[in-house]
Amino acid sequence: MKLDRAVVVREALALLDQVGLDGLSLRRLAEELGVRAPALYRHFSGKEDLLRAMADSMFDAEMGALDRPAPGDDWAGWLVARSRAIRRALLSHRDGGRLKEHMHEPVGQWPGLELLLQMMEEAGFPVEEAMAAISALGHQILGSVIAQQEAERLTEPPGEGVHVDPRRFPRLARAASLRAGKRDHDREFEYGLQVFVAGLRGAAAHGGTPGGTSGGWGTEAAGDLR
Amino acid sequence: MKLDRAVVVREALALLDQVGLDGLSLRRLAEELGVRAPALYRHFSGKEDLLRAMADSMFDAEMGALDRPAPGDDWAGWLVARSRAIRRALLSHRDGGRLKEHMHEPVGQWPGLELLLQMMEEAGFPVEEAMAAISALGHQILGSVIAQQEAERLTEPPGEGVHVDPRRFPRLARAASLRAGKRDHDREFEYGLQVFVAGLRGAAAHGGTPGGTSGGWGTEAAGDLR
DNA sequence: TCGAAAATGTTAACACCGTTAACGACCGGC
DNA sequence: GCCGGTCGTTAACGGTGTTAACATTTTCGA
Repeated sequence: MKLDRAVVVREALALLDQVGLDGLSLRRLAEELGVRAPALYRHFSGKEDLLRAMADSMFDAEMGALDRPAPGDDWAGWLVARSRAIRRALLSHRDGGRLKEHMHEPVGQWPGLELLLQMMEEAGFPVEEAMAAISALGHQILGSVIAQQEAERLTEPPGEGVHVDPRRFPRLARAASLRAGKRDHDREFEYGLQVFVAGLRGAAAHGGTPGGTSGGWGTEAAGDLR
Repeated sequence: MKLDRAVVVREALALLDQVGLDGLSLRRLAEELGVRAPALYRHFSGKEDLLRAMADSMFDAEMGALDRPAPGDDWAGWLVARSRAIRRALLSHRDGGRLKEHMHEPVGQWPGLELLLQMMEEAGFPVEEAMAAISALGHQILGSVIAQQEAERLTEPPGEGVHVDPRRFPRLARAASLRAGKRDHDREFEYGLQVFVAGLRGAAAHGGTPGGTSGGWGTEAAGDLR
């Protein structure tokens, strides 16, 4: 049974989908490969190395051909497309959000990132603010995926959800009842994504700084990076 | 040596700051308390119970008196204040972001949440969209803290950072060099926060839906929750 | 072709982990 | 006084990542 970094990673991701990140042990993975645990150390320096390879593989698989915008896309359209792809990548495996914390710097995405920065710069963003915006959107994606997969981990343990007294918290109760049936994470994420790029579009008109003075955009002037 | 749920949690949070979440073991914590590990099971049903209590404590400490907006604040101002407080709570302890994943439903925050939903509803948001916006902002906070604390965990391991060829990626190199010296996570977060609430303010004018038609807000109409 | 060397698996063991069971010391109330 | 509950103890179980020493297979050049 000849092993190989690639086949180990593939089997590890398959096992991850079955048992989750906490259930993924080297002995269990070795068994799945018809091998003993120390054999894995011939191909990986340790578990951390394996997890990093898994995260890289998961990411590359979904982000492969996204190094340039689709024809006709402006910076915002491309930003949205990239965001959806990143989220898809993180959702492509169980506990993918937590797995990402072990990932390398996404070097393979640099050409695309550079081009995106250029487009945003031409749209009026200082580089620092464009980078901050991209980071913030990435954080929104990561947090959303982590929360979603954490919710999936707890598939109604005792009594199908917490009760909210609709007398005291009518709006909260309504929102909770909506997500009780079947919470649509896709829709929620899409809404947050659109809100963010809408804010970004507004900022583009003011040299990258949100909260400008025209158009009822609010009053306080904080938030720009200098 | 009389133990107590509160003193255990307090000592556990102190130990967390020293050794990190991965280094926090029941045996180590017991030693710090001058006690053996199984003694902890008199006060907690298991490690998960302890982590939950730690997360709750960390959160309550910083979010205590934030159940109503400051006088004169509108929904957006209060949303910003709450967001900053949540972020402060997660940053108040090492690995606080990862610790939050073990937290209970923050029941103590319900009155404040209900009131916030009411204010946003009066500002023109359907309840579902207000809830989605609050969630998205929460995700942005969580993701940002996790990324920041993950970066703090890797305090320049080998050679003080990855090199970016400024020939091929001039903008990326500039952005990377800026964060090489001392990345200002506070500033970056604040920028993302302002972008999001700016988008939200714009959405309020269109019944909660971003991407409206007036004011150069962009063209595609997706993103509303119905 | 054949033997040395590299590659790749094995078993045994170490230190640590969360958790449980059985036991003992303390301590307030009838 | 004793008696039951509270709270800590020791010993142990099965699990983890990891290392060392050994065995086996594969590769490849003299």
